[in-house]
Amino acid sequence: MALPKRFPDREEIAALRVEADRVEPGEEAGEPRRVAGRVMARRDMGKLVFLDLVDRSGKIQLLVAEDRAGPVDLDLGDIVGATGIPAKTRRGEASLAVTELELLAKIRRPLPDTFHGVTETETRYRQRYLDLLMSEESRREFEVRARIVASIRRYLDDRGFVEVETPILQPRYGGALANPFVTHSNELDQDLYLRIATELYLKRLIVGGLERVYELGRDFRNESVSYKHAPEFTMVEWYEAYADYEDTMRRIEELVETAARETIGTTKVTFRGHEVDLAAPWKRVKLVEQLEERGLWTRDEDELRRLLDERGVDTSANDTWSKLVDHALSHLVEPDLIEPTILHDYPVEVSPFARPTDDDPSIVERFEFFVGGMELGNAFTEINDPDEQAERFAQQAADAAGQQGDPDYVEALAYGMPPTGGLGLGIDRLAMALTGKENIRDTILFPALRERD
RNA sequence: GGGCCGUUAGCUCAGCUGGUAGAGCAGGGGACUCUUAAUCCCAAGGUCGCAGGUUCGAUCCCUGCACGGCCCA
Repeated sequence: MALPKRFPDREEIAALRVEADRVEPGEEAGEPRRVAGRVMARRDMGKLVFLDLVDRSGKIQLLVAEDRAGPVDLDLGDIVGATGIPAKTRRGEASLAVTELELLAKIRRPLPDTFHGVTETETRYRQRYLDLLMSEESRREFEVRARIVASIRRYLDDRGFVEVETPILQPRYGGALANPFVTHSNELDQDLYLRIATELYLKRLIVGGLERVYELGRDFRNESVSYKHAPEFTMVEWYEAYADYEDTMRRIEELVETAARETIGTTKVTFRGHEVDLAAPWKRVKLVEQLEERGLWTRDEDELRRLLDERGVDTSANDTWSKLVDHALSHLVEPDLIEPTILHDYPVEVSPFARPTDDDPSIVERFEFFVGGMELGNAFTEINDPDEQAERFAQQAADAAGQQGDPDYVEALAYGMPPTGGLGLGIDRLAMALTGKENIRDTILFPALRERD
């Protein structure tokens, strides 16, 4: 026999629970209610069966007496619709005294251990549906992530930013230093790259007069994976005309604080073993001073290499001064940036899109921001002079592993781009901080894994 | 890429010095009208990740491979 195709007039279990909580122990009261969900526990007393019914909002006990609702022919994990009267058991458990129980979908494979759930990390990632259906905590964490995304969109929308969609398949990749995934268009007969950043397209839109734009979506980087790196990850980038990096600092502080309050109701989180407060204002420190404090600031490549070697840092893969600086930063500065910290004023060599500071042309208006010793994002006062941008691309090209240039982007700048502040924020990493997860894969529903067999 | 650890029933885990594997939960059968990981009785459930090697005999020791985790690069 065919199972029902719908179960109308259902309400959330949480709402029913509020109703049932008002009932006196051992009584039932009120109008008939209908709820639906998955049966996650069964305590069979013969002609009286207790079921735990779970939906996205919560859990409630079903009180199923055979003389009212008929025999209970169900397995753990079945999806059912129940009609009944709000009730409370003699021991005070909020329940639904069931008058009718309908099977809506049958489980055909046994449910995992209902007490321990699925603990094996690999199974949780490969069969995320099992993780979700067994773990209310896991469901809650992914709801938090969804609310973070919604909160960020709301923040930017409310302040006049236009959400746009730019190419994911790009004939030329750029906007960050990373290896791309390559694919091919049969129709265009050309190779295309999956974007590593949205940066260069979004700034073309600033040239076009959109003034405040953002894109929230997936970027792809064909590189090693780690607790904070995934091959596809979600980033929001925004660009704001007539703003500089200090305006942008204030905006990111406010946005993260707002997102925290709206999604987890507080700005205090425990992340990577530290209790931190995400409320604005954040600490602001200069990169050069941080390196100086650690005795690591020098423009001389050989000397910097020697200083790092002395500290036991393996610099064999770093063939330029800028890579050594990057290595010093990630290994000897970043781990100390526990409280939310804006690290600003970067060497020009590592920052091809940022304008110089007023008092030192070798230092540019760029900042990265960190929580719990992990980078959350990156921002600049954007270069809007085409000649200066072309020069930076040329410097990068001279560096073997630098970014490829983008003449079309330089041409766009030649039509005039207002002064602009831009920023990129890693959504997965922000979700890590707000849910207290230590691995980026725990914030991604279906993380990339090697195919099996 | 390197080091360490893991892989045993659908799930969670035991398995001694090498002698052909066991529990709980789930699933099957039965008892029970106030249970809360309900309880009780019965029966069933296995390519011990894969492939080799050593051995009379390997879940166990050795080698390789696969997948995963943590750390390092």
